[in-house]
Amino acid sequence: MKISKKSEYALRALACLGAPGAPEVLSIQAIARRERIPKKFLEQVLLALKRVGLVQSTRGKAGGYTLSGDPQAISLQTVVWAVDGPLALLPCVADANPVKCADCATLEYCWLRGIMLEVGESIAAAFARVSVAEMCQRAESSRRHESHVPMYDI
Amino acid sequence: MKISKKSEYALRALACLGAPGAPEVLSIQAIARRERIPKKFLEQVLLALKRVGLVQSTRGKAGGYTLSGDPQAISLQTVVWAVDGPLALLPCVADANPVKCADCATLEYCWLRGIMLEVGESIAAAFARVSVAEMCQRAESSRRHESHVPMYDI
DNA sequence: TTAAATATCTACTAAATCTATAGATTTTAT
DNA sequence: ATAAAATCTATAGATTTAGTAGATATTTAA
Repeated sequence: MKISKKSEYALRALACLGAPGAPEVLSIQAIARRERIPKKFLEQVLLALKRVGLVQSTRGKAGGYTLSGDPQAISLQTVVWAVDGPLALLPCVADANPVKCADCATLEYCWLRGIMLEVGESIAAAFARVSVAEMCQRAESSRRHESHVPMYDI
Repeated sequence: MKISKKSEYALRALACLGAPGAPEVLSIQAIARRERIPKKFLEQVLLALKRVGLVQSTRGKAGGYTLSGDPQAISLQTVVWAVDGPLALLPCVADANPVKCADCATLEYCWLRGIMLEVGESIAAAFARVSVAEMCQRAESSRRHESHVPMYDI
């Protein structure tokens, strides 16, 4: 079990946008360079974040992306769900279009489903416990230990 | 994020082996039929479970698989880890051969790694909280609500 | 009004992983 | 001997993930 590259990039991008001292608006290219993310791929990631309202964008020259909403109030769950889709440990626990298992009479009486629903809730809670704000702080404090590469060099 | 078919089948197979009233030894075919799992695939799953000592096997005619160890003491984490491999939300949190992220100075100073280690531990705990014994009980109680298909029909 | 820098959109390709199948071999009870 | 079972190795097929390409739309500034 792992999170996708998409999720990883989404988190890095948000950390970039929420870094203390960062410009209000960052272009895709700026983020891609800073985090070493393929630009065209990041493009899609940011669009996904925009669709759920986690970031805002302005087009045209000097355009780019901005954090939208309170980083304190946004959890990693929101971010990861936004790009990877909702958590479903098994097809039968999907929120939309749950698929019944081959050998279960009904969704209701699928014992594995019951268990995986509970485990899934714990997993969701684990992601929900970390806020984007906290993530940004941790990123910042680890930056202070690094070799001090200038952060927003063109 | 989801668990693999392999994991699902492993759990179903164990529930089959641990069902109250089940024969001590069940053949791959018996389990495959009961749980509607492709036989040759289940074969591989059971071998994986055997490798970590969760089941024992006897070969030859009338051979098959048996639960090994106390179902109360075996958690879903052990099972899922055995077949899906250890949990690693990111390449840099893998136990063996961790791969440093492109833009982190060292594993030590990777902020995302720190976060994902913690989240990963919560996930592991969620799986660890459920025992194979509990799973078997839940399976049994949901069977009582079903249409009473005979369980070990040939 | 034009040029440059930007986001947006749709589609496609490549790589990796997961799921399943195939076939040969070994073991054991009858 | 035969049949029923596990074991082993390899491979095929399907799905998902990751990344690329190219055209279009928008905005600023010169």
